[in-house]
Amino acid sequence: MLELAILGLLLESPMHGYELRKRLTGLLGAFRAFSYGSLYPALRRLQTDGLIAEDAGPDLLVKRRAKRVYQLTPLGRERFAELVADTGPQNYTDDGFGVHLAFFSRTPAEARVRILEGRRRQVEERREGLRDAVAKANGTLDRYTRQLHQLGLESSEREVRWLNEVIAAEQADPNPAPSHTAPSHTAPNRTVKTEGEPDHG
DNA sequence: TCCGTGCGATAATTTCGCTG
DNA sequence: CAGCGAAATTATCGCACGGA
Repeated sequence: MLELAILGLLLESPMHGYELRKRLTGLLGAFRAFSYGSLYPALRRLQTDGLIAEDAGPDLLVKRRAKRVYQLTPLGRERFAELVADTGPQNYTDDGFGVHLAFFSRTPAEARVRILEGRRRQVEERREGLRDAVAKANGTLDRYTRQLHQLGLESSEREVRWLNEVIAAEQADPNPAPSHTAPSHTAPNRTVKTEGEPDHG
């Protein structure tokens, strides 16, 4: 997912690692922030794979520690197109979906709908799991744990409603006019991490 | 007024050490 | 053991301060 995010940002303009992270945090803030410890090794990997290249431009106005400005190679552009059209299950996870959503304006319309539907299936499953847990646990859990389950359940319900709206909007108008302002990030409330039961023991 | 010095803030990258 | 977050490191800038 980090690969998609890096390639997507570099598609807009060449950037150095530090700025990439700032942009990533701004872009994905609500979903996740990548640390330098993952960003820089990822950049090195992408460079080794020939997807990005260090821009050796004479931009030496800044005399701080040398900036390493990266830009996409043609191979990197191809890879981004591949990644952004990918509708596999890794795009439905909390992290994967968040990153992909940030680049939805560059995602083919069919892929967008498939990803949204996949995400909805995943959140619905989570919601059902939480419903079961809430129903079964009645009486056995203390009220704080119950409230935590309830919060997770409500978050899932909220996200499913939101996904329904977005999917309906996609189907009504798959090719909305590109806006010059930032893509609207009307992301749902971040759901509480509820993969599996909270372990209390 | 000018110059040198110290220091905190900021920028950018690298390395460390924990965790699954 | 790979991947990650956090801390450490490196380098520069801007500002205050004191002495010549």
